[in-house]
Amino acid sequence: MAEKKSDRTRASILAAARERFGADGYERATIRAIAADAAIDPAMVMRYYGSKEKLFAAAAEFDVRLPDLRGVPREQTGEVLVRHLVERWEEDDTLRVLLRTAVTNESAAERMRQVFIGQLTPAFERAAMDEPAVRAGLIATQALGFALCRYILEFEPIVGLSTDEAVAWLGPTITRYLTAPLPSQV
Amino acid sequence: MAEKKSDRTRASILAAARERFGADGYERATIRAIAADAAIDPAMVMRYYGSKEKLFAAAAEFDVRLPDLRGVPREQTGEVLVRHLVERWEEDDTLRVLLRTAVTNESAAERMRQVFIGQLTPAFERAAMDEPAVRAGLIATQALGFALCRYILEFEPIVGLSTDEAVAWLGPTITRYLTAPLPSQV
DNA sequence: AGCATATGCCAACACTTGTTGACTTTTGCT
DNA sequence: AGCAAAAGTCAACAAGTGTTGGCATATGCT
Repeated sequence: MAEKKSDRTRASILAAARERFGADGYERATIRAIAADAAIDPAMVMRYYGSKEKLFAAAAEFDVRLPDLRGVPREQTGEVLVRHLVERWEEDDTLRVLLRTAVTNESAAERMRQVFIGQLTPAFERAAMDEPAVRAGLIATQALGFALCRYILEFEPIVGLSTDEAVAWLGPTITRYLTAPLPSQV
Repeated sequence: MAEKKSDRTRASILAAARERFGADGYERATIRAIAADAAIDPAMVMRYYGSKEKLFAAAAEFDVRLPDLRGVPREQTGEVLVRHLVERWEEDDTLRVLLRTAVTNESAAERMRQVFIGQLTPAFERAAMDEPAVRAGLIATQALGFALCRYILEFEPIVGLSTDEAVAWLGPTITRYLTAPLPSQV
């Protein structure tokens, strides 16, 4: 009896929650709508997850799973990183949930910071780069901007790009943010 | 009597609305809160703007006012464009309103598309570029991603950049999106 | 001054939200 | 079969939302 009945409804609630949060954002995704999608009573959502805030926390739980960049030659790091991020983004809508909600929900924004600054910066620090935080931030601007335009705002020219095209365009940008010397201050 | 009493309250409502929409997003910015900020009765907001949706439309009304890029040498177009956008963004919170709400509000998203795809693409078309829409889209990813990280998510390393530093980092990226040949398809 | 109009305030409406508690049904064990 | 716990249902709550109409006040014109 590894699989109890409750586990399945628990999971279906979570799936419905991810869908709704990802499509509508935190405020407009109502408990009632999520419950309806999961074909379940709204009270069940409360019983299983305690509150909307906690349900959201469960739905937005995720990990970037950065690839190991140590063996990759300098000039290809951007490509590898972009490809990883894009593929990660396509396969899992948790990131979309996070992006859509981070804009109005402070705790989601904090998690976004943790992921993109908190996880990238130390990785670059280990590689003995100067200003690792700035480089991590710049990479975040391009990566998140791409995700925003592709998945949230749905700009047609960006939606139409294949993974390979996206990698070819964005890769060199990321590589430059990673390797270029600091601009001389003015 | 060019300046009537009602014009002032009209304006103060609009200012309060911009502030609230920009800080909280569409759903969480309530008419009551906006009215309180403007030291006015909520019913006044309705009398002057008809509905929340119409008030939002008025608050998000704006124009990028693209600079004339024709005299600028190719290699500097990115810098000029970035500097213009950053300065535009700093001076006026309408853009922040739009960015924060576009994520959950379809009509705001549509306006964002109009601005970044609809205004940039024809400008590049006139310059006889290949794939002007893709180039406009790519520029939008970097510009919006920067704005997102700087003004909405408030990533410290990005918030800390001066305008000149931002231009130095992002300029070459934009220039490349503007001038690089299309990547060979795979 | 007197009056019409513009401006503002108050209280209430209909509705939706997250959340709760009491009640019924199903499940699994002995 | 009998029973306790789990799982699910139902109706209601308190709070907050956009929105409306009626009533008071101030303003400007003659």
